[in-house]
Amino acid sequence: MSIPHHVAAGELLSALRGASCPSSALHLYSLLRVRLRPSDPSSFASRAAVFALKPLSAASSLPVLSHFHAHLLKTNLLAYPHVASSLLRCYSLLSPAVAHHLFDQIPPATCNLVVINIMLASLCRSSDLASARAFFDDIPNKDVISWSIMLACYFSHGRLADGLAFFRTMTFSTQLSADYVMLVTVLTGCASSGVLAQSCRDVHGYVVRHGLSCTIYLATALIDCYAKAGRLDYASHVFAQVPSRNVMHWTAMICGMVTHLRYEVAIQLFEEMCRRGVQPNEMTFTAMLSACGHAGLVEQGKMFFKLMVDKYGIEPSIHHYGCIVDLYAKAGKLEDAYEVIKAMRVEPNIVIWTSLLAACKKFKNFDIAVEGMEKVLTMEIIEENGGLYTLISDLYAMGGRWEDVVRIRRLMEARNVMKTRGLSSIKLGEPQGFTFSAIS
DNA sequence: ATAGGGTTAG
Repeated sequence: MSIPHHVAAGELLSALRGASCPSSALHLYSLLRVRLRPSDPSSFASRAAVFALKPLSAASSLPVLSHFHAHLLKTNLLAYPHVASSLLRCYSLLSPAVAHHLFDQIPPATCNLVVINIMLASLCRSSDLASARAFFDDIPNKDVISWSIMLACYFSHGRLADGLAFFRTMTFSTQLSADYVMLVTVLTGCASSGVLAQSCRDVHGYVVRHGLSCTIYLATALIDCYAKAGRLDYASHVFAQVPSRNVMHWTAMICGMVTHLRYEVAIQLFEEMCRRGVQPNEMTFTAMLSACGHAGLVEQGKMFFKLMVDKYGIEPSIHHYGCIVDLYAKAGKLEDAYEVIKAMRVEPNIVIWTSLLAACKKFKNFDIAVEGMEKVLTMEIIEENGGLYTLISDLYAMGGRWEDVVRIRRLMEARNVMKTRGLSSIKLGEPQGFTFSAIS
């Protein structure tokens, strides 16, 4: 890439702001540095550094970041709070240990709440809940972002009820009130575990009462939450109210339909979405393939897969392969399923093998099962699923391979696996004490 | 006007 000399520094800065890959960002940054004049305001240089750091957080490597870090020290740009916090965030995503070490060296005078919240988020990602909570408790002037980070941490550890209690603590014992980002966190927490529609309605009501703008994130989370709570009518209502629907809204709505077995509606929504010029993404296609699998629509599923690859140029992920293998397997097309597995560009996971093996048992095909069975036995995840041993043992019995049946039995004993009996659970009422409306 | 938290699959 070459940039002509007449391009102004301001234009380079805008280009840098939109850069998403580390190498092009660093390239633009170095061009910009060369063009800087002593008369330029110093804030200009610090903004450039912040923009350059953004893409470094995702796909970059530690040596690249250290190199940039050294440059920031030499140029004294690290003295800018925005630059320092951006750098810390990059480190926290690449190496939590380095970020922690850096954090300890920050003098108290420069250590503002932004830096502390970055550190809290880093702990939430890399440490246990108790350590994160201890750090949170020591923060002097927590803001709504500190509380949001901690709340998300409870949810990511599967502690829904504790998270909701924590949320209520904020609303009752501080002056802070939830902003829309925090409400998105609340909604996703609710959606992740057997939520009742009332919780979504509480959040929804709060949004309306407080005149919070229903952002893309918030509308998506509401649609998803209502759908997961079994209220497709409310979900559709929110969906219909969104002024300009984007791919997230459509996908959330489609997934809701698929979850509730409304496969034809899901397909209709997909078609309408395309008609309106909204481009489906990889998750939209996962939903479509899953719909076809459950509805037994083999030809339509193949069509979606082809459409995804040929027209939209989406590289199939493990999820897509999982759906398409399951689609063939459930339809008894074991050869086709096996062929997909052989041709996959990603390593097949236990879910994919299991769906093939289950179909092999159902359709009594021992030969296609053999490779998958041995593959599965080498995978570690099997410890959690005793039923898989039984499936494999049944398949060997079906093939008359009694010595292998004995081998599997011994393996089960050696690995101390119990056959999982049928388990079912039912949620009664709301997760404890979630009375959102109390904070109106 | 450049820093921190958030969305859709299973």
